Amino acid sequence: MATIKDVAQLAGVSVATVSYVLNDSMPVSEATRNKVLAAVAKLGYQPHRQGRNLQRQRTLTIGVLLPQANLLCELDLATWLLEATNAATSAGYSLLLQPADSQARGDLADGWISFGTVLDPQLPQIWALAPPFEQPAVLCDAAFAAQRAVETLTHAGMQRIGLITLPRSIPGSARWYLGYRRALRRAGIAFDPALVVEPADNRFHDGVAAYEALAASENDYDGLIVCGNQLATGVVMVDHAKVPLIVSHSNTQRGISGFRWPTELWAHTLVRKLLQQLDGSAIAHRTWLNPSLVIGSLGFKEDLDGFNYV
Amino acid sequence: MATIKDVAQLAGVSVATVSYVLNDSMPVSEATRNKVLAAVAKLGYQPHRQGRNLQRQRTLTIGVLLPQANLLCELDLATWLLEATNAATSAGYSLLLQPADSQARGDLADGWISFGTVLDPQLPQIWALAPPFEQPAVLCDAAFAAQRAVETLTHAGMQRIGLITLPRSIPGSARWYLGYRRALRRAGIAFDPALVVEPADNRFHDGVAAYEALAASENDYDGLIVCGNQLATGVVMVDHAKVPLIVSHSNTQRGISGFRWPTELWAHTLVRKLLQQLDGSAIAHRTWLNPSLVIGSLGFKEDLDGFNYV
DNA sequence: CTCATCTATTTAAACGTTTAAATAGAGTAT
DNA sequence: ATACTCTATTTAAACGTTTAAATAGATGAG
Repeated sequence: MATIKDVAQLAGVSVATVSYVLNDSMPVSEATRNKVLAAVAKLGYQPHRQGRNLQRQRTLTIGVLLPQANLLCELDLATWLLEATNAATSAGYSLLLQPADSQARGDLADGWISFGTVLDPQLPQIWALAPPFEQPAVLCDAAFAAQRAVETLTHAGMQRIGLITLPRSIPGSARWYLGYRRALRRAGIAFDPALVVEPADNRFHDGVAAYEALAASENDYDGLIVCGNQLATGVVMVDHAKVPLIVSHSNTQRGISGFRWPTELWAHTLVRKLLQQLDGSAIAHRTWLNPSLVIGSLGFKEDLDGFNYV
Repeated sequence: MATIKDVAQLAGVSVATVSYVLNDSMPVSEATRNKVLAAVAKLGYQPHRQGRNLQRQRTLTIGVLLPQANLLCELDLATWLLEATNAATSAGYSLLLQPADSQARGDLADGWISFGTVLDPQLPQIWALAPPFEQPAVLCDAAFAAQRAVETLTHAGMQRIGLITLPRSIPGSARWYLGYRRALRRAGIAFDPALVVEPADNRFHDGVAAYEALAASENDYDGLIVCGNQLATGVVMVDHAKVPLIVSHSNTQRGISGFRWPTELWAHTLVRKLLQQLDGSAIAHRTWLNPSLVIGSLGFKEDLDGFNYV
């Protein structure tokens, strides 16, 4: 690997001059600039990150604290990471993965993305899921989704809408409930706690159990909202869309109505926000993104004809 | 952040001694060792990666070339990355994400994990999916899976077994076909090309199309193997397990028989292999891992009673 | 012609480590 | 006592950059 010294030697100038050309941090005459650039091109020189960082005290790296396994199922993490990587790379940064439970190595990255664990409150960081109050975050609004779901069902004439929530151990689960309550209130429909079931955990058989609990309670309901990918898989297995159904994520079960989470936009926005923060710019403390409802072919499509569900 | 100088000063020794204690690269008397360790503990000192790397010419980082989106669906990449991160972290390494199509920055990592793109043949790297011939790799054996699937069906008395392959654009797709052919040959069953359908692409509606093509061809079949997660989702939607069905991945569609890919083991093994290679140890050029068949509750469980399918 | 001013360039220190080489100090054999 | 060996420790160079400070060279004013 060619170093800056090699470039300097080949161009017949000092290393400082090369550095000045490459970062244009000092005026350099046209003639020497050309000599330097020619040498750079000839040697295929690329500055050595480690060396540069040592001096600049910047790692040009963004750390990601990988969430626990049980969070993963509610988030297309692979797509998320791919998009975040793209965003970081195009800004000259790299993404570094770190298990959330490892002890903090704060100096490995300039900033951190967190899905659920505080690294060290001192370090620059940004959240992607249900942050502690003080931390900046870019979030997808589950309350909005829940509200849209309820509105869609009530617009189609339903009045008793069941809700299978996420278990409260999942960060942000409360917001589904919040949106549900809010939409009911706005629609002037009385809240009936018997229509809400919280599953024990987030696995597919918990969805089955929750669904059966709802069915066994002899509470009649004419529409159902299921929060959570895994849960919904279970519910769909048992229910076969007997009542109009809206699930939290549209991506796995086709035919069922559900929400498209703006994963790419989410990752992109978050990375750029973090980079702005690192640049010292003031950033909005909270940025909310809205999922969009995708009506599937199964269930109640005919009931919704003429309803603008974009 | 405390530096090694601070530690040296506090302990009343030279920086070299501190370094020798921390890496035990030179003998140090018990007394000074204790002084140093006390100082380290008191200051909460952790060596600065950049500085260390600069000297050692090691980044202590493993790069991951993130695969294209259409590969992702056949691989639980989130779990894979989490496990790889754990393995790397416990060896003192970090994982660095890089888009496969970005121009190579080889010096960012000591070694590279590749899912489908060659970074630079010179760089130390290891493959996780269908490598070029010369590259070392740790792979999950789809041929083994296909063979197990065929065996399972023939053991249950089936003779005409349909195969919906992966599109050949997917790396490694040929191995499904290979295993299928091999198992048929061993079972003494004639190969009928009419029972094999290659879908146009890897999306769920391609599965639907492939299934319908097979059904329309009026070829009777008594068992079906579907390679690919997305494809299987489509097939299951249409078929509802009319014939005994085995799909490539067991994780999303429960009730259906399918394979459990040893994702955690896979990631772990691959990372350790790469680290061995970086240490200069000779490593096996190919390591094969076998997926295991999980028989679901739907379909032909009763036909398999008494058959040892572990 | 001298001095000041400005610009382009170089020198050298610094960042936080590791490590080869030098040194100090203790013990041992002569 | 002297020289030698061995061990524990320090000194200083090196890794690849950036950048403050120094310097050289040109231009212009007096």
